[in-house]
Amino acid sequence: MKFDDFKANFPYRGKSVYARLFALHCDNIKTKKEKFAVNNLEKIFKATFKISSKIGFHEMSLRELCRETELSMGGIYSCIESKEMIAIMVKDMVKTVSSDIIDSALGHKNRKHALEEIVTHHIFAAEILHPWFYFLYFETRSLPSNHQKDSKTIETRITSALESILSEIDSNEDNNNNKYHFIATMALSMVQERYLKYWKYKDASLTIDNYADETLKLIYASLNN
Amino acid sequence: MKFDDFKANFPYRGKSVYARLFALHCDNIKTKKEKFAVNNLEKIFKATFKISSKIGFHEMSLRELCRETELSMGGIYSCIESKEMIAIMVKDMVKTVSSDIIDSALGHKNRKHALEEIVTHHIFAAEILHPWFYFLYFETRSLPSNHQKDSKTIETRITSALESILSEIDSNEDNNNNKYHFIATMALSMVQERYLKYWKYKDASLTIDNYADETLKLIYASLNN
DNA sequence: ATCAAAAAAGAGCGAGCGCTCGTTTTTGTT
DNA sequence: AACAAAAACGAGCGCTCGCTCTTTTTTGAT
Repeated sequence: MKFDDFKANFPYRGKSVYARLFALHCDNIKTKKEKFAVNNLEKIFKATFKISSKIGFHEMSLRELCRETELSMGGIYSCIESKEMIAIMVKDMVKTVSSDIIDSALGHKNRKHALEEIVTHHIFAAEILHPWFYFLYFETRSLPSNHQKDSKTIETRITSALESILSEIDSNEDNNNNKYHFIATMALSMVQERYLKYWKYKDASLTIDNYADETLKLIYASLNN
Repeated sequence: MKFDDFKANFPYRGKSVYARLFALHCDNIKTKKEKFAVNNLEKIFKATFKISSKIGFHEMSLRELCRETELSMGGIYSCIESKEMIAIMVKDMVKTVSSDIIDSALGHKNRKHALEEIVTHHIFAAEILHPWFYFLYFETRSLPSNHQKDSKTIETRITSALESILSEIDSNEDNNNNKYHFIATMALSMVQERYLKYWKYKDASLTIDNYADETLKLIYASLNN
């Protein structure tokens, strides 16, 4: 599947992302009308990503966030419970998206399709939700410890899903135990490389579709080697 | 070269790391006697790595650092210029080590040896100086912007060195422009994967020598594919 | 044992933090 | 146009931050 097809069917895009956030957290959000809340959540998250990508989440003060969102302190606190909760909400969003991808891929009978879907869909999803994935990677340590664990589980699930599919696909019998784990690790590394060093790919000489293809080729080359 | 051989000849180990730091910064360190300064620098950096690996450098308060080092505020400030300077000193150390590796490797006539040396020596150096490399990756954003740039240059130098050697080695003529860059990127990713997710390799079922070998195999498999 | 110099100590400073809450402005129904 | 409810505002609270500076303790040559 190409990126454009994926994007067309991807439910977490634009305003709908913030509408989902509101639906999940409306009990703890003082602003009751969706219209207002969604609009401000968008401002808050976009500003958070902008500021903390440069200086880090903890270094971002709420006064800076006020300036960037053009909201007042009170306006911000009507839409979020606490500064910390912003980071937790990002984690939950990424977790949901990643789980959806894995669950859907694991349903395929054709194991090569399943493998390719996990890899490419993660690359594509992280392209669309780039600031979310990037933020979580660097700010996992800012989370309270139970949420930190939760964040690490996201990675673990991807790696083990890949690992087990790789062992099913491989025709070679004389494999050592580490082989699939190593390849799975490398695959996840390449998924992350793309969204962690996003600026390197801005010039578009390597499109996102090319990137996904190259990554898959790398996986198969390592399997057969 | 195996890890043990590398380690035996690696000049940045144990106390000598802190002695080098003192030599570089003694003009700005109030503590004049090397014996005292080196001893405290060791405490300060070890504590910094311990605390900020869990919660991040900015979240680490100097009072926490006092507790962990068992030094007073004044004691700490006799040995460092400022909190920020701790992070800058880490960056400079990693930069020095990485530059040494690249400069030395580029001297080899045999380009395959040069390639392998850049990769394995980085893996080995990051094993020995693990907290330093780990810290710099996650705290680059805490640095003042000129030092941030400097930190990114470290990565760029590694990637371009690898890229140019790969293009010299490759016998295949019909290569596209991106091929070597992509493989170089992947190689660096694998170097970083090892020190960023250090805990995954603690059980030692995959030794550091094995890891380096597997990474090289991956590089050659991608080249010939 | 003495004593000057160096190191270590830690209370205190101003600044800025996350967050609250009484007030003002906007909204949308009548 | 009037008006209640919701949203937005922002000064101010208690607190912790990085850092300084005076005082006390340790060091090591004599």
